[in-house]
Amino acid sequence: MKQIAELAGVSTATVSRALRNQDVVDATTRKRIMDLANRLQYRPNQLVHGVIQGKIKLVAIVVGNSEAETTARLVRIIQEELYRNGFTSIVYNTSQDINKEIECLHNAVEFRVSGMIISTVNYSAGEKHFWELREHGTPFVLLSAYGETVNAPHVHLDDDAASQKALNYLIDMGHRDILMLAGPKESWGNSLFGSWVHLMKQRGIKDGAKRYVSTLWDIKSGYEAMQKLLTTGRKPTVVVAITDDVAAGAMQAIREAGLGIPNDISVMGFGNYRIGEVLSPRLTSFDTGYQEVGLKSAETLLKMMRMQRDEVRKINKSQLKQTVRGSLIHRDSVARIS
Amino acid sequence: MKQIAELAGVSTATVSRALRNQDVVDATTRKRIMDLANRLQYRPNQLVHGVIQGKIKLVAIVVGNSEAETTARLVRIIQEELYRNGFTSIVYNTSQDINKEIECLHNAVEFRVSGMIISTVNYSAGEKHFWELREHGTPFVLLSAYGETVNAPHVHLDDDAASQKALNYLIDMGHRDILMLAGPKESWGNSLFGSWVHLMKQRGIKDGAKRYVSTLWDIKSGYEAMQKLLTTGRKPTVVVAITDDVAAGAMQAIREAGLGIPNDISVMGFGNYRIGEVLSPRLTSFDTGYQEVGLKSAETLLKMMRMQRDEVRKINKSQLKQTVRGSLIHRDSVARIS
DNA sequence: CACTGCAATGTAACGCATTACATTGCAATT
DNA sequence: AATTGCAATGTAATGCGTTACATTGCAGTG
Repeated sequence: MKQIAELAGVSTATVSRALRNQDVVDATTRKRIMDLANRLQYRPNQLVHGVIQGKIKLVAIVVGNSEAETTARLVRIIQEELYRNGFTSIVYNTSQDINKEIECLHNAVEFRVSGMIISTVNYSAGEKHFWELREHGTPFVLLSAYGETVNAPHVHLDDDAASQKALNYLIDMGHRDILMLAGPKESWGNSLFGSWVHLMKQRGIKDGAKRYVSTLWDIKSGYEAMQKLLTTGRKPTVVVAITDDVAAGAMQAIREAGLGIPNDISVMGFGNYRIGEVLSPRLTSFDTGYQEVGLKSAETLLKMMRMQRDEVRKINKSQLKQTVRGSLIHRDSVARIS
Repeated sequence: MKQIAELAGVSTATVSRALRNQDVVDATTRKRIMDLANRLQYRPNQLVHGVIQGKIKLVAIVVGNSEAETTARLVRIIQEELYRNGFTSIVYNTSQDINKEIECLHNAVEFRVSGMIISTVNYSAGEKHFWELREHGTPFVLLSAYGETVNAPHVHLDDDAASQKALNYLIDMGHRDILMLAGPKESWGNSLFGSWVHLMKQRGIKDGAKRYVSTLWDIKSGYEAMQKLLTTGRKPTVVVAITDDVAAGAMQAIREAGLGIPNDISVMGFGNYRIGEVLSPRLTSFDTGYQEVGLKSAETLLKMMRMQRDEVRKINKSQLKQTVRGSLIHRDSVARIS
């Protein structure tokens, strides 16, 4: 900038005014400065701007695993929406580790980001590390995937509704013996299946609780769990998996055991991954509405980032909650039975 | 910091020294300062540090579409490696648009990132916008996916080698009538299949050039292309798809046409997506070595970021090139024919 | 006791763009 | 011609952590 100022024969103040397009600067002078800025490939230093403003046009997106299909989609949607509004974004991976999550938040604070969108690992353990953000007045939006009610603005995936829809569908299709490939045991309480025992009881299925099987989130783990179950356990009429990947693995195992889908065993997944479309049979799944979650969270954050710090502080302490309900994707892997 | 200094009864200089752990600071004083910093939840302002250093501990990763499976994997690997070394990263999506790419680079420069890893859209068109980076001495590593030789450090996916391996495999399996679902027409020159016509001729297959079919990169597009071909065209002995997604779509169409895989038609994909493992039959594919590309590019960039500016400038002008060769993933979707 | 040496700490400049306030200088008015 | 007014531009402070250089003060030496 100094260089431009010298070459244009003006002070840096004038250069600044000319480039920021505000204030009154003589048209001739402005043009001269603009031309020089182009020729010299001048790029304003956002860091300085950040120091002055106390924050920079950068947003932190904190997720467990940005590689997972639904998350990647979610992140991309958020990023696009933010970018359209002039914000660049950093993506942090916590690997579902609460300590790493805290570390990431600290890192983001050090960069003085303007806001954060956080898919936190664990709400009960986690409330504490949000205090700092609240006090500081940093806008943030939580993505609550598993039904907790958090004391901060959040976009909530209503899986009670989702669970009910999915389970009712299965029961209506005549299924009573439902096997759940339910993800890691630690997450059961929080997971989509958390309320199913209760729901099943309501609809007259008594031993539902006994049919939870622990898995990870990936194809292989679904395959192994299903294989083990088919050799040692009682064959269910339908298998429901915590992700479409797990479902895909289970389908593989079922096929290899010489059983037909959905005639011998029905399969249903969660997440509406692309994979579901090309499995044979095509996988019936539940779209958890990530797209909508992404859009809503980005919009909310943008709104908050336009506010004053103390206004934000108030909102951060509220329970501003938006709910997204998923929808069932009817395909071919669930049969009606009598 | 001022607050800490006051409460500790020292100057900000001492606080700075104590926190940065360097220099000699009295043990008692240091402890007092550290305690206060913790209590007050002091977070150093990286932006200021960035202004002073002229760069910030942030790296730009520029890709076409971070949502695509291979890209998401690549990005994740790079991010982890960088994070381990104290660098946070911004992910930019160019949507394969050269103008957006340029815009992203400018944006990254404005944030004074310490380095960039760029999977550029188009090398021939693109050389120009790297000049600025070169002159400025910003370290960057290009990911050249399609064989161009770029005048800058880059990690190169050797798809001539890959192509040959893949094609030779198919021919060795007895296939002579090879259909290519080749991605968008604009990319053919750059794509894995670019050299196939030539290679096929060498191995005595003459009308190879006629069997290119234009698709996108996704499942649906593979499905539609294959469906159309099966109703109107000559049935090949093997279909090779530019991505595993396209291959998955093609398989769906083949199945629906009442044909068996691989007995009636063999199918091979590129990318080694997770999906390949659970298709039936399991998809034979070609792993393009993205993991290695990620690791190598991150390592190279880290090395460059440790250098002096003029040292970097020299390297930027070099053709420092590392090559990664993919490997064939043998599974069940390609049959040997006589 | 005066003096040297050095550990500990302080003072102030720096980086860069912004902006409140100050100054310049020309045109319009009387 | 003197004065007012205002557009155009300049000057200098600001934000905040770092660091070169300056200062303090005490222990050790002669």
